[in-house]
Amino acid sequence: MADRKSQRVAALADALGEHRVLHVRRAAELLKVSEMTVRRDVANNPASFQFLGGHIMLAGEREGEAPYELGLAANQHASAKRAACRHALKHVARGDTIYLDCGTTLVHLVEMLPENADVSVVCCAMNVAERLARRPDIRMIMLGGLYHPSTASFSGNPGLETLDQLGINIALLSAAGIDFTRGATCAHFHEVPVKQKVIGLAQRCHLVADRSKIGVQKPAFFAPMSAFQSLITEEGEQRVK
Amino acid sequence: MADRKSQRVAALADALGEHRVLHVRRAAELLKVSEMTVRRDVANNPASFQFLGGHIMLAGEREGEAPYELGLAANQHASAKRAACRHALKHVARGDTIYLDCGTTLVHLVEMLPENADVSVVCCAMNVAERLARRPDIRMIMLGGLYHPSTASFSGNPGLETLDQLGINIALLSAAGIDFTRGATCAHFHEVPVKQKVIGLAQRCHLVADRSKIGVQKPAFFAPMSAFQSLITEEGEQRVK
DNA sequence: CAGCCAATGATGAAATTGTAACAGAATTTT
DNA sequence: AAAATTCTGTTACAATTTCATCATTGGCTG
Repeated sequence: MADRKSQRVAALADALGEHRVLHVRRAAELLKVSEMTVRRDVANNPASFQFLGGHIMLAGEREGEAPYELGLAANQHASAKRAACRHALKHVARGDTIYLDCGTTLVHLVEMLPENADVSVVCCAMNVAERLARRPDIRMIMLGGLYHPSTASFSGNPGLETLDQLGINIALLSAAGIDFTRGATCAHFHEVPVKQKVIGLAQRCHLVADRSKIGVQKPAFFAPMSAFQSLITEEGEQRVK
Repeated sequence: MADRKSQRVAALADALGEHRVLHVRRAAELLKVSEMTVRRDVANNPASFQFLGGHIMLAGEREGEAPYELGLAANQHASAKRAACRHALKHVARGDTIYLDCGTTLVHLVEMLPENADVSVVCCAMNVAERLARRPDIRMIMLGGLYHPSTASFSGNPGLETLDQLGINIALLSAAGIDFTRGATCAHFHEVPVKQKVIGLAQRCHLVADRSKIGVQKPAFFAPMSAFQSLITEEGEQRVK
C-alpha cells in the first residue's frame, strides 16, 4: 500500500513533468482515484508538489526557485533590469542578428522582442535559451560546450568557433561589475572567452546592466569601457567612449 | 487612460517576473487598485497572464504548453518510454560519459540517474538539457548550433566538432522508426549528422524506443541495426546484431 | 459646465475549492 | 480468521473565488 501510494506520487510527478500544471480533477482522472486522494497525496508531499487554487504544480517552480544557481540574483533589481532591457531594445532592428549574454539581465529582453521581429539570437545560457525556445518566430543559435551551473551558461572552444560562422550586428553584454576606469568584469572566468570573442566580432556592442553594478569590480575582467558603444541602465543610455 | 491601464499591466508583468505567482489580493495591493480591476486586466491580456484559482502567473507556463513542438508526442507512450529508459539505465556506470539523443524518450532517463552518479552527459536537445540543468551533480556538455523547434534540438558543424573532444562510453539513441531490415530512421534530416557522428565515436550504442516505433519507417535514415549493441524497449533489451 | 464615455470600485449571488468527519475497503498484525 | 490499522471515497459544509451587475469616479468633448 505504501507501494500503491508512492507509485501514485511518482505518476503524478511524471504527469506534472509533462504538463507543468494540472487541475486536481484532471489529476484524479489520470490517476484513477478520487480528488480527495489526490489532495491528500499533494498535501503529504509538500516537498514535491504545490497547491495553487485547485491546480497542482511542481514545488520546484515556486517563487524564485529557478533550476539555476542564478536564483538569488534573478529577483534582485528585476525591474531595473527590465527597464534597462527596454532601453536596449531600441537598438534591435528587423533582420538583425543579436548576441544576448548570459546572466539574469538579458532574459527580460527576450520577452520584449516584438512578434515576428525577424531577428536571430545568439546565446550561450540556458535561461536565455529556454525563453527563446518559446518563440518560434525567432531563430536561435546556441553556443554549446560544458555547462556551468553558476551562470547557467556553456563554455568551450567549439562554441567559440560557432561565432566565426555568424555575422552579429548587435551584441548586448552584461557585467557583474562596471568600473569606469577599469572596465567591465564578471564573476566567473569561464564567461570571459565568449564575451571577448563576441566583442571582437560584433558590429556594435552595448553593456546592459542595472546601476547597482556601477562601481563594483569582480574577479574576471573582460573588456575596457571603450569596447562598448554605450552603457545601458534603467535610467537610459550613456556614451562611455 | 489607456496609458494608466498599460502601465498597470506592465507593472503587473514586472511583479510577476519577480514573484512568479501572485495572489489577486496581493497584486491589487501592489498596484493600488481593486481586486476586480486586477482581474479585468488579467482577463484582457490572456496572452500575458494566466489565472489559476485566485493566483496570477505568467502565461507560457500554462498546462500542456511545452515550449517545444514536441508537446503532442510527449505524452504518448510515456510510460513505455519510461520503462525503456529504466532498462537502458543498467548500461550506465559510475564515471561514464553518455550521450542522450534528442526526442521525448530519453528525457525520462535523466531523472532516473542516481544522485551523485558521477556521469557526464552529452546532449543536443533543449528538453534534455533543461532537465540536466536541474541536476548539479551531473556534468553536462551541450552540442550547440542552430535551434530546430521541431525536435527542440541543435545542429551544426561546431556541435559536431565538440564530439571530437569527448570520449563517449555509452550512446543512447532514439529513433522515430525502427525497421529490422532497413535500420533506424528519424523524422528530421538535421538530426542525422549528430546521430551518425555519435555512433561513429561512442564505445557502445544502444537504440532506445518504445515498441510502437517498430516496423515504422521515417524519411531520414541514420543507421543500420548492426550499428547498435542492442534495442531497448519497454519489454527489455534484445540483441540486434 | 453639462454630458458622455470609459475605467474603476463595490456588492452579492453562483460556482468552485478546501477540509473535516465518517464509513467502507484494503492491508497488515495478532 | 479476527482485529487493528491504514487508506480511500463520500458527503456535507465552510471558505474562497468568480462573475455579473450597478454605482461612482474621472477625464474628455462640444
